[in-house]
Amino acid sequence: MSITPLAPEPGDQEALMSQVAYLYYEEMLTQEAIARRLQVTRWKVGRLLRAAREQGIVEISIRHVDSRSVELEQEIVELFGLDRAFVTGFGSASGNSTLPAVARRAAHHLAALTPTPLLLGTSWGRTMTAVASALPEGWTSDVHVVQMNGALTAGVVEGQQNDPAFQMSRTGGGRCTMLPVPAIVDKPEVREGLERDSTIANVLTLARQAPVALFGIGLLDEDSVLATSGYLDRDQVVSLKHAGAVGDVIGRFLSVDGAVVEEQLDSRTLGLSLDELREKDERIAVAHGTAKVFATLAALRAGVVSTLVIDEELAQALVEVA
Amino acid sequence: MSITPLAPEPGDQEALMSQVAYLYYEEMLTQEAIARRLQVTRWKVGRLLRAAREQGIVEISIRHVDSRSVELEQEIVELFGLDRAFVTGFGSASGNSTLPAVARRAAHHLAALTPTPLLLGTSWGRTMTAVASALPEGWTSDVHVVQMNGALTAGVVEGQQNDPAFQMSRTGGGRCTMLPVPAIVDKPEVREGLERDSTIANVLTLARQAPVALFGIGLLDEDSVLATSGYLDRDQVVSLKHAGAVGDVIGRFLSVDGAVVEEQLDSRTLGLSLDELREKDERIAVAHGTAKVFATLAALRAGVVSTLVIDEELAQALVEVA
DNA sequence: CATCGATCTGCTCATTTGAGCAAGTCTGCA
DNA sequence: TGCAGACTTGCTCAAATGAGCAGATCGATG
Repeated sequence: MSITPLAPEPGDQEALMSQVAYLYYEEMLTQEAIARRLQVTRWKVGRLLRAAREQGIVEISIRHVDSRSVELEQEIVELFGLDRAFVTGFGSASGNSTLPAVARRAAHHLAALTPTPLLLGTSWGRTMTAVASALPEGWTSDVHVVQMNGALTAGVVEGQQNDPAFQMSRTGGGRCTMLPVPAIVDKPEVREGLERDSTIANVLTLARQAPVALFGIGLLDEDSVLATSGYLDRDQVVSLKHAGAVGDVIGRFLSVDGAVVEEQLDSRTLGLSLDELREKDERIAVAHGTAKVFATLAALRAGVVSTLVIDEELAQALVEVA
Repeated sequence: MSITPLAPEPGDQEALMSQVAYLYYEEMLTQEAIARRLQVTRWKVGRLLRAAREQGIVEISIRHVDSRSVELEQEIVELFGLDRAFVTGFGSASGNSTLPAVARRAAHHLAALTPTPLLLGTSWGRTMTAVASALPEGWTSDVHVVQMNGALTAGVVEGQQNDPAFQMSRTGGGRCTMLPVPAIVDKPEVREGLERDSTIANVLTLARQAPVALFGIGLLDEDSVLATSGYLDRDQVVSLKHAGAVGDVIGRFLSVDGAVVEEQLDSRTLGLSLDELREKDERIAVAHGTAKVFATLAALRAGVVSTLVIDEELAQALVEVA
């Protein structure tokens, strides 16, 4: 009929969110009162409020007051010569998994890095998936995420959309480059051949250039992702254990003193080497659960970690064994 | 009977708050779920949550997205050569007072000043009272607040506990020094006498030393605090208006061009002079409402303001008349 | 060791809030 | 123009929440 009475300019919505958030959180009005004042419905106010939190217009920060964790952080930094350590006591309260808390802490650190990394190397696994989903929408802009180790789930090809690298790039408003090859191949020659292939070589070059790496610490175990995704059969797990392996970092198995075990297996593993990893400025390792004490110890001793994000129990255990 | 099963160490409570806050705001659990997990009652969780917000363990910050306000801030800074301007559009939505929003903004700026002022000069009035109550408990530590102008309510002596200066010092964990004399006396000689009195002289010396001043901008009006508290009678208000006065800053009346009017009255006014005020590093003026356009303009032209905190409507009006 | 006041606890109940849904609105495309 | 699909809107109703209160607990004091 006529011209829209109030032109809904772009950004108008944002101003409204900000307004609503102010009235709700600062002036402590009820959503209904805000609705009346701003001439909208109560439900719209509720939705705006949620949107404001999702879009980061409202930010809720919690000061971690847990003297225990803070002490442990300091102790670990000194003990292993790290740049930083984040220890969270949350979640462990009564048998609940500490993964969400640890993942969130890691995500927060990553998002707060300055300057924001334009190129980010990642690994995969349960921990990385959790970190990826803890990153808020728009945690950065125009990031380029690149996988550092082979990530083709043996057999199955789908699931790329759920890959942590992909998810991080999506929420970070950028793109990602996968390393679409098996993590471990049968023969060293196959690895060499693949690495020479230009497509793969380009990815690896990119991964080498990333100044920041984010990775989980894997436990050598029948349940670990490398085992369940079919790269390692039961015999290999046993053999690795015999050789002294306790866990892995980007697919490289380490003994508790931080050395790579089973050179032969290692030479069949595709992706960045630990030496290449060590060259990066910021190397964020994420792990949780006391089961990973020795794997984490190995990673720390291997010198591939500059920032460690773990839960309080693991931190405690780590300090005890060291 | 026996020893308390769980010693409630000091700080334990804080750790619990932090934990609860995490579970509530980050993991989005319901208070009931948190209560179950942490083995406390639902109500306790609610109370901890409130305490956490009050004590600043949980901090909720709102990004002000209001392009209009941001533009106005910039315009005003340039127009009047200020260090900073804060313009808030909140509250003005539909006839509600913008005072709370403006006061909060001012309080926030004050609390965020670095280094935190150890000595702070203040005035009084409705605006200052609002700012004082917007300052959170523990906004700083060990501050010394000193009144810059006479503050004895004519006749009544009580109410010291509600004085903005007192309140600011209480929440800021420090002390305050009042200027317990009338704002305006009958004869210049009385002023001189009082100012020579050592008690008063000491306060004024202290006020002169404060590197930061916080004050409201008064409107010359029958309803203004100076008039209703009995310092100015109707005739004087009329006489001031005739002389061109539009408002006051720490009791000094100004004409719209920023000059002090009625030298005779001014010489009967107790407290810091405008020259002394101008010497301070940080001079925060707070005002709200379009009625104060000319008073604010006068203050700006008088050069006594380095940081201005106002609402959007006043900002708009200010830009228009300038 | 009794008493008083202050604080803390768990509760009832009214208010506040969000999940989920059906109807309405917009947008691109034929 | 007309229509499918995505999105938005206002609603019902159940769940979540906070105000306020009575009893318990603590701690200082005479």
